[in-house]
Amino acid sequence: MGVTIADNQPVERRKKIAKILEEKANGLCPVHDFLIHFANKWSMLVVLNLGYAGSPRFNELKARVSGISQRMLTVTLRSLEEDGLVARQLYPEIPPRVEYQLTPLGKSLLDVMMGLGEWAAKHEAEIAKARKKFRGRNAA
Amino acid sequence: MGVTIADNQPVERRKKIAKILEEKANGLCPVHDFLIHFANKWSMLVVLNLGYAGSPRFNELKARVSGISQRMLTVTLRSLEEDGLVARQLYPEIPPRVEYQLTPLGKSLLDVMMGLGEWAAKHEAEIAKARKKFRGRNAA
DNA sequence: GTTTTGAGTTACTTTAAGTAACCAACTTAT
DNA sequence: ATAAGTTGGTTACTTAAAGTAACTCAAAAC
Repeated sequence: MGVTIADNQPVERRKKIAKILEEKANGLCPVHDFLIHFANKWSMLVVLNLGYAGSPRFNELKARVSGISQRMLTVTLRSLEEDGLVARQLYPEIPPRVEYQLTPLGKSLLDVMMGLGEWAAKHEAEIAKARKKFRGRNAA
Repeated sequence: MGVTIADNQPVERRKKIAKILEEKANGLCPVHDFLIHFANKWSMLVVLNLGYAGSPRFNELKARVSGISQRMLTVTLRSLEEDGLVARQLYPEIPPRVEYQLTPLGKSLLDVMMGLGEWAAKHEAEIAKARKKFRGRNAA
């Protein structure tokens, strides 16, 4: 039995992704490695909000990213900085002033992330409907 | 002080995302809500692999998604099913046979996810470099 | 009658996320 | 002069999520 390619989407592109994903067999799949770091709500929401906000300061960003705690914002920003997605600019005044912004790499990721954001906004209702249906089925 | 829009990217698109993200103030941001469910490595890797694999059975999928445990695959698939992204087809034989595939909604998300996958593959080296640099700086 | 099979559970451990209090060091208000 | 407020964190602690390993079901093959 050969490998099955799912229908009705650009096949070439799929093959490309497939090849990338298969490198995981050798333990070096870049998608896997990246998602392990980056695939969490705060990283994604921070990148999305940074894309909009320009160069916000720590507390501006905290206010913007709804529900995030001070600790998780620090942790998330350090992680994004580590991956080269976010630049941290410290002005050693007192009280301290720190500005965050996307690096060029971060901005290139933002373009992709906006696609995700738009998708989520567009299909909100459909997802809500599916959840309701699922819960109905599994209530019994 | 007005709202700052970051430079050199399509501004209209940003405004759109910004508007969506700001709904969070009312506690109903669809992007936020969706990411809280979906933004984790296993959900994303499962969708990506399902896009490639067609209609794999449980253990095929488990073999494909490197590093995932039986429990996490079950949990992840249930969550994706709940959101209407994945369809589960049970054939009540013994031993049981179960096939999973992306729904049309899941396929539409796959297109966006492939963008993320391609981005990760493309910028792998740049990220690795940034991480090295970061660790160098923070070793002291 | 013991083993195997596929798709899960269940019980338990470890890691990550969330909460809340605290800090440094300088400015402004009392 | 002392007290309070400022920003961008840290530290200690609690809860929730992820990871690990053993177990289940019912029939089929050995």
